[in-house]
Amino acid sequence: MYKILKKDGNAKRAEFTTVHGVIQTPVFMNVATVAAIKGGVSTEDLEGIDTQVVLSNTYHLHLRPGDELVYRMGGLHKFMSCNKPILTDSGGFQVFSLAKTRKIREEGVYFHSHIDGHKLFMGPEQSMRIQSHLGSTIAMAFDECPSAKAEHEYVQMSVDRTTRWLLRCKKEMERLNGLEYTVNHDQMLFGINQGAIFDDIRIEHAKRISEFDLDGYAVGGLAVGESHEEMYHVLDTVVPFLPENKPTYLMGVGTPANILEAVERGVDFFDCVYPSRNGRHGHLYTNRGHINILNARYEMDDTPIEEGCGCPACRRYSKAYIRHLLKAGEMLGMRLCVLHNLYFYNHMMTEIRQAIEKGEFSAYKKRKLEGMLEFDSQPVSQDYNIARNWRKG
RNA sequence: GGGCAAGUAGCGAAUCGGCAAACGCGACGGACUGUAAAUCCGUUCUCUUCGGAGGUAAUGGGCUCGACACCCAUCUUGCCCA
Repeated sequence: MYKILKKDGNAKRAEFTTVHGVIQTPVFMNVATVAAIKGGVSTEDLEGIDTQVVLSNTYHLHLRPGDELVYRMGGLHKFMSCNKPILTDSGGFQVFSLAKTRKIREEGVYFHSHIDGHKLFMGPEQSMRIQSHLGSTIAMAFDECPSAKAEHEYVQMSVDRTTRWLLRCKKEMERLNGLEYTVNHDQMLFGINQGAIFDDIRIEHAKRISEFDLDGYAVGGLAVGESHEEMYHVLDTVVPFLPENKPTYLMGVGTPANILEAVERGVDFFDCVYPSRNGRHGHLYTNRGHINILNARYEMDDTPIEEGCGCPACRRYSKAYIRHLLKAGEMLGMRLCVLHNLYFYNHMMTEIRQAIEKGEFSAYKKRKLEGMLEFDSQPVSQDYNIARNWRKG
């Protein structure tokens, strides 16, 4: 059940009730593709960093360890010892990202395992069965994600097929939810809007999938090569055509700025690999913009990544130490960086919800965006100069 | 004191008489949007107007059309023997 608590412009503060708990939106979902947040972040760690929802992946878990195995182990929640809501992506995006050898047909997609190259087939029914085995809180429809550069004619054809696939997904999910030994009888299904950057296709598709009475609606196929302006334009165009009494999910997005812009346009759910992947690579988010902690300027910086940050890394460790850990290839370095970034994202969502409740979202967004631009004009730190001079003798 | 071996980029090295420094590491910088990502890309002797220009094989000499390579001496380092 989706209940809007407060509207502030188009920004919405809502609650989404699931069998695994109530999700406070807007929300960021923490990406755990293979039932693990990369960088050594455990289910237990999620408790301390403001997280609500975990996202995992149908395709990856089907390959390894196998959805049948997860089913036998009692479902994904039990398997990874996580009682939070879990959303599973359908594998549709892997059809896009593993594009080299795929063949897309009406029945589904033929492609090859990225692990050992063996032949695979996945269609709407297969995706639903895998997700049902996993027993996730929310299953995503199996879709095709056309490239941002695809021609209008191709996108139209692709989107029409995605609509037909959605009908098959819905039927199969209803059947699976009714089976006696299903892990989660209340598994929800979100549909996915596609249409690249073509307004007519986006709107037509949004109208058609809105008739399916699904549990939520996602906007897919963005942040795949188009400009930010094009992405925001698509949101301006399509969100008004999605059901207002259901949550809206912008898939795979994005930067903190992307999220703020999308919340302003009425989006409730987000997910992105940025905080975890960038964290592993030393790219850290702060309220004054991002830093690359591997830069030499931080080698003797004894301040935390961000002063006043409540994450486990900032509460205890300096940039100099964390930089050393990353340089030395120590797991702890990545772990602390990922924890910091995830906290930054999830905590920003908390702030967003508070701002909407107060009717101050617009001011909050402006302040946040301006703050994040600050970094570019920051002078090189004093510590860095001291370190340089000391090195020179 | 004697014998043997080795000295090439910050480090490890390739070059085995014919464009020195490939390749790896380290260092420095960058990228990453429903994770084929603990990954990938660029730079890393000097100068440069980014088109290029110049320099270097421990040191000095020699043989040779041509030497990092072969010879001699010196220095340094390692190992062995006294």
